[in-house]
Amino acid sequence: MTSALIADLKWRGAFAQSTDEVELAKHLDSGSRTLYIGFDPTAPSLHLGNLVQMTMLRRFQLAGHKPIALVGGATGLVGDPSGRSAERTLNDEEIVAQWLERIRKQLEGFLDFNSSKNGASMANNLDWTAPVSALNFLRDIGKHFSVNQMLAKDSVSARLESGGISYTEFSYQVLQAYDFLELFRRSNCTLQLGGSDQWGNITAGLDLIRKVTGESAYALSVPLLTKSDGEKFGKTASGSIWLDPTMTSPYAFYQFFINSDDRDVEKLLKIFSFKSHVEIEELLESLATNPGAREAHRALAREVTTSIHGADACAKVEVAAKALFGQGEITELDSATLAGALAELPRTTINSSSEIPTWVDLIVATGVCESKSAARRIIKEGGAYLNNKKITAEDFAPTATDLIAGKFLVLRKGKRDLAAVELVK
RNA sequence: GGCGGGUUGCCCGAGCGGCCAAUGGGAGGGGACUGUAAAUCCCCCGGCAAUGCCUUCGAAGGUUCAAAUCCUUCACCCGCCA
Repeated sequence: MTSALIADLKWRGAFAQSTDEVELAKHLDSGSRTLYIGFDPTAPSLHLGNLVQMTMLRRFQLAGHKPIALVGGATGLVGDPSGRSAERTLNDEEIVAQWLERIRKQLEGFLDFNSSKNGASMANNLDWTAPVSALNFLRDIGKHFSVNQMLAKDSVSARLESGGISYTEFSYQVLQAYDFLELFRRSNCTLQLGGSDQWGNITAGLDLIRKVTGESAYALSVPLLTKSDGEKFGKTASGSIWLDPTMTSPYAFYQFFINSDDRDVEKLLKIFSFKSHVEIEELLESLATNPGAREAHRALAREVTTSIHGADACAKVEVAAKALFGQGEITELDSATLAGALAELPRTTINSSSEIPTWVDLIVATGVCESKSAARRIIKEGGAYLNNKKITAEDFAPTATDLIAGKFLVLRKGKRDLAAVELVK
């Protein structure tokens, strides 16, 4: 007996390990099950790493199961030591609460909460953690944990090697285990998913459920995404790729996928795409036979951008990319297309009554270069462009005749870093 | 509690009184080649009003014409002993 869902996850490279696979398959195939994944508010937005987990919830929902997106109002206050070589600094309660609300909205947009038969739901572990007194927690929950086992978890032992761990973070696994127990009791949630770095925390929950209720629950972990060059996935030089459009613009989000290493595209498509296996295979075939066309990259970027930012935003970004990276002269684009494209870029405005600043000052103002030295360096190295024409003078300043459509300048650093300047009255 | 070692730029890691904004590697950036890819090769990589000036080598003081380099105190880490 093999669950089609498990087979699919394996095909996608989304299956790291699970509790007894045969049992899990039976469990999934014999009814609509409730499962959960936790998301801690450690930042104002979720990022691409979290998106992997979010797609997992959706896949299970599409397969007829009931997903619970758990937000960690409690665990976010404590800090997960997993994968961390050093103690986290605690975030203020108000900040965490704010972050949690933003994250909650992001999750809400990604799953179907209205389906009558297997609608998704949202939970916050603060709801059951806050009311419990420390004393009761120690007596009712803590008693089931062996410190010996807790110390053996990778997340803890790694930290014991590298400088230690506070009692606070040490307790994290207990809190997460308690979450699983509560969801098991309240919602008959029998399965927890998570990144493979969460395995230790997840199994802590399985043990707790068994000890307290005598029943068994299930677990499945997803491999952490890595890039072919060994770098962390979803990070760029300037930081994480966030789902919040004010933190990572839809344009930058789309470009992230377009610029993916060819070797990563198969992995990314399989993890993020909800296309059929056949469609994905076709895209990969195209990638293999005609890599220059980058059809797979485009399909990937379009699908993910659409699912996070919506079809309209994605369409705008695609038009912008085509306009800005296309063959034609940028100065010949019609002004509506140009204005639309430039709206997606990092930008700055200048006042029409004053003189136009130098290229160096402008590019720094857009944030594309961090300092004037860096900007001058780019000019010296031959990577500076105005309206797609290379500039070579370090003190170059655009003039009124360089304005496109009377009010735009397109700055470029290197091959693909674009920024816009708009003249305003 | 005692003794010894350490804390260097985004990361790792040299330097151990002037030649140090600080060797080397990685990451990152630009160029060439391509496909807004990879690999490869070349170059760059603290800032600024820039033949100079300012900030940087755990923190604060001090010695010196001159300190990342010496001294003192503090903080944290790592060993060995108790």
